Amino acid sequence: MKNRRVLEPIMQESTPSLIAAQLRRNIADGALAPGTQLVEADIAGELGVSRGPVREAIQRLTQEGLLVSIRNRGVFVSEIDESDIRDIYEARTAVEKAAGGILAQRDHARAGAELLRFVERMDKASAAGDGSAISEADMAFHQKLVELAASPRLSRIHATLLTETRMCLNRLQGRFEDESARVAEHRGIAEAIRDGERDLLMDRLDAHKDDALVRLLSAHEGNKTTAS
Amino acid sequence: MKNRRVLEPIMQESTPSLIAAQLRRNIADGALAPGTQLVEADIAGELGVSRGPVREAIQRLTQEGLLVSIRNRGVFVSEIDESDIRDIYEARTAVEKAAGGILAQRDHARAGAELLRFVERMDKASAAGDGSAISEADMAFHQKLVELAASPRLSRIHATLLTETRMCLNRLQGRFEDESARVAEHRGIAEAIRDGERDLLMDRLDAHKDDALVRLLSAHEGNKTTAS
DNA sequence: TTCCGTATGATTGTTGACAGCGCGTTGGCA
DNA sequence: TGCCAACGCGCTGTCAACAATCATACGGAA
Repeated sequence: MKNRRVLEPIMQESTPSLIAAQLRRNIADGALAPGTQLVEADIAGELGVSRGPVREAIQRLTQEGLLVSIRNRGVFVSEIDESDIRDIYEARTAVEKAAGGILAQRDHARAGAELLRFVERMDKASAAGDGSAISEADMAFHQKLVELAASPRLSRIHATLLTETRMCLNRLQGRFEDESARVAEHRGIAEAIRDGERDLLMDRLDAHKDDALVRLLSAHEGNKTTAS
Repeated sequence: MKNRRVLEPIMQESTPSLIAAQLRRNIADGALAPGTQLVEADIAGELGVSRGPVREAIQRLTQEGLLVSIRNRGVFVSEIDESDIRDIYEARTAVEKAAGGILAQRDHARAGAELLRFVERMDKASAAGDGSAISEADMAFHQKLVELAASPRLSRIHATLLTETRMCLNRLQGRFEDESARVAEHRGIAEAIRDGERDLLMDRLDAHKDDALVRLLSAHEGNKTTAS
C-alpha cells in the first residue's frame, strides 16, 4: 500500500487534550488571571462535555504548575511572585543551555542559520513597533532553539516553562523600552551557536536571563499595587 | 470506599497520588517491566477503588513519561531505548548543572558538607559490597543536590528524571565493575561545590554523565537480545 | 491459498449521580 | 455588641454504568 501523498496523519486529539490546550492558552495570555477559580462543572457546561474530561485537563495543567489544586475547595490559576519569576527563568535557561550545548557541537551552522531567521522576524516586528509580534517571535526563537536539539525531554520541559514565561510577560504589557537591545541579544545567541562558540553561548544565555530578570522584576515592582 | 484506618497521621494525600506513587515505585524498580500493559479496571479492582482515581494516577504517570497511552487500546510501561538513555542523562545533567551553579555561588560550604555525608553513605555501602544500597545513596545524592538549590521547578523536573534513571539502572542489576570510581566521582562533585569551584563542577558533572552513559550503553548492548 | 468482510471480545472514553469536605452565614446566647 | 455553634451551600472526590473504538479471530469467496 503506497501513498504518494501523505494522507494526513488523521490523529484526532483527545478531548482532554483539546480542553487543556484551550485552558492553557487562556491562562498564558491572561484571559484567566492568576487567582481565578476554575470550577469543573462550569467549564464542563460551557464546553458541552461532562466533568470527566474537564477534570483530566485540569489535572494536567495542575501538574504543569499552571494551576494549584486545593482538596475539596477548588483549583485556581497559579499566582506568580518574584521568586517564581526567578525560578522560571533559572530553569528555562538551564534547559536552553543544555540544548545550546548540544547544538554547538553538532549542526552549528544549520541551527544558527535557522535561528537567525527568527531574529529577522523579531527585527521586522521591532521596526514595525508591534510589541506582541516581538514577543511572539521571541517565544518562537526559544522554542526553536530547544526543538533543534532534538531532545524529547528537554522539549517537553521547555514547553511548560515557556507558557509560564508567557504568564510573566503579561505583566509587562508592551512597556518595553529597549527592544533593539532585546533583538540584539537574540542575534548574539544565534551567532554563537552558528559559530559553535560554546562558552560564549553559555555566557550570552546567562546574560539574556539576567537582563530579562532585571526587566521583569523592576516591572513587577511597579505593578505591586495592582497585584492584590 | 470507606477508609477504616484509625488515627493515621491524617490521610491528606489524595487517593490518586497514593496510587501514582505506588505505580511509580513498581515501574522504577522494575516490578512492572517496560512494555507491560496496565489495565485500569484490573488495577482498580486490585486496589479496591473505582476506575476514576486509577485513571487519574495513570494519566499523571503518562505525563511524566513513564507510561505511554494509546487511545482506545491501553497504557503501557514505556520502553527505553538507547536514545532515551542519552536523553534522560542529558536532561538530568542540565538540571543538576543549573542547581550546582546556584549552589556554587551561595552556600558552597554548607551544601558541600551536606553532600559529602551522602558520599560517605555511598562509601560505606561500597565497602559492604551492597550494590542496591550504593544505587540508593547515589540517587539520594543527586536528589539532595537539586533540593539544596531550593528551586521548585528544578526539583520537580529532576524528580521525574530520577525515576526514569532508576528504570535505566535496572538493566545493570548489580554488575558494576568500578564502584570505587563511582564513589570518587560523587566526592569530586561534592568537593567542587563545597569549594565554590563553578567551572570545575560543571566539568565534573559532564564527566559524570559521560561515564554513566558509557557504563549504561555498553550494558544495554549486552542486553539487546532480551529486549524483544 | 490468499484476501477481504464480519463478528466478537476487551479496553478505554464519557456520562450522570451521589457522598464528603470546608467555608461562609445565620441564628442564638452571654 | 461580641462570640460560638449549627446549618446550608458549593465544590471536589468517587463511583457504577453506558458508549465508542480498536484488535483479533473466523469464515467465505475469488
